[in-house]
Amino acid sequence: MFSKACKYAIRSTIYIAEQTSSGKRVGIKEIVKAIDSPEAFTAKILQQLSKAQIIESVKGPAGGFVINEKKLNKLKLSEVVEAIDGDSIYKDCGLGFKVCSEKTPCPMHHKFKGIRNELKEMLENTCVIELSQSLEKGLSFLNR
Amino acid sequence: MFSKACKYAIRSTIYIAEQTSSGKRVGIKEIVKAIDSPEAFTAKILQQLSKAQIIESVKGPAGGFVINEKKLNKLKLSEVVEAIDGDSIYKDCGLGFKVCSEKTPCPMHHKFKGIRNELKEMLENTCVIELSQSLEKGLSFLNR
DNA sequence: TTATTAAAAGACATGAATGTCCTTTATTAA
DNA sequence: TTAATAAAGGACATTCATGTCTTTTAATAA
Repeated sequence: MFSKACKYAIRSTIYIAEQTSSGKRVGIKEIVKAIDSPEAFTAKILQQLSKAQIIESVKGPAGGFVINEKKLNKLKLSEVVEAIDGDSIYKDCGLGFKVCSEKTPCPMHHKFKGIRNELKEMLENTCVIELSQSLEKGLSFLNR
Repeated sequence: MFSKACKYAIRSTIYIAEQTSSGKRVGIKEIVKAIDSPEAFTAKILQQLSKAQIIESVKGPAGGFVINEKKLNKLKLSEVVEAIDGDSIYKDCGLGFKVCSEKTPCPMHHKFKGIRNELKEMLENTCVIELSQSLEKGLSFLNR
């Protein structure tokens, strides 16, 4: 479904969101420990998220990653996914055809479009902050 | 979503189903022309489908691939997908955790499970033959 | 200003998926 | 029985995602 890079991106973002909410800035070592991911690879992904202005990074002592408060209050899962995997997951044809539409559908099109669309809606309607809150309350987990 | 191998598998199966329905046995060259896929790679995938008893192959002159009539009348998309990609697409955690369930969910679990399940239902409830029929009627396409 | 810290950046390594090529096996027809 | 045909099988090549390592850049505090 999502690439590993994208999964690490989502996990990281949720964790940073949780820590940001409690006023903490977090370093890469803490993040990878919390979300169980490879450090250097995750660092690359955080660079991408930073360039996409989803998270902010601060260098130097006591540096690390945070999410701008304004941003955090409206950040959707779709933004994180699109920054890493693009929008192909809910745009592309299920059978891999370049041309596939209502007018010239692949044989799976009508069966598939609903699911593709629900995924899109879910990502666009899910706020990172609500996921980080469930994490903070101990209702969900990032390390299994 | 699906691997390329799986997409080629689905396309091939639908095409073979269509040709089988009109009493024709089809060779690999015809198949890859019809579904626009790399020949040698597709041949490997058809081997897998053959081993999984989804399609049948006949060697020698006038050989090729067919789908057993009995099989064709009940063949579901899920069987094709599972033969190539396995069931991870609707079993695995969206964020890649090994442990993720109703009791110990990842932060995305409750948002994701519905989609994962709909995909499963769609694949399990969609017959290959109905897709091949829409193709035969010119209502869908395998080559764009 | 210098030393320290932590992220950024670039080069490189590994593994899995995708794709190709060549030989072997099985079937058919002459 | 032999020649021709087409799938099966094995070895190899390529590409892309994943992952690591080292150096550079920026920020902080002594």
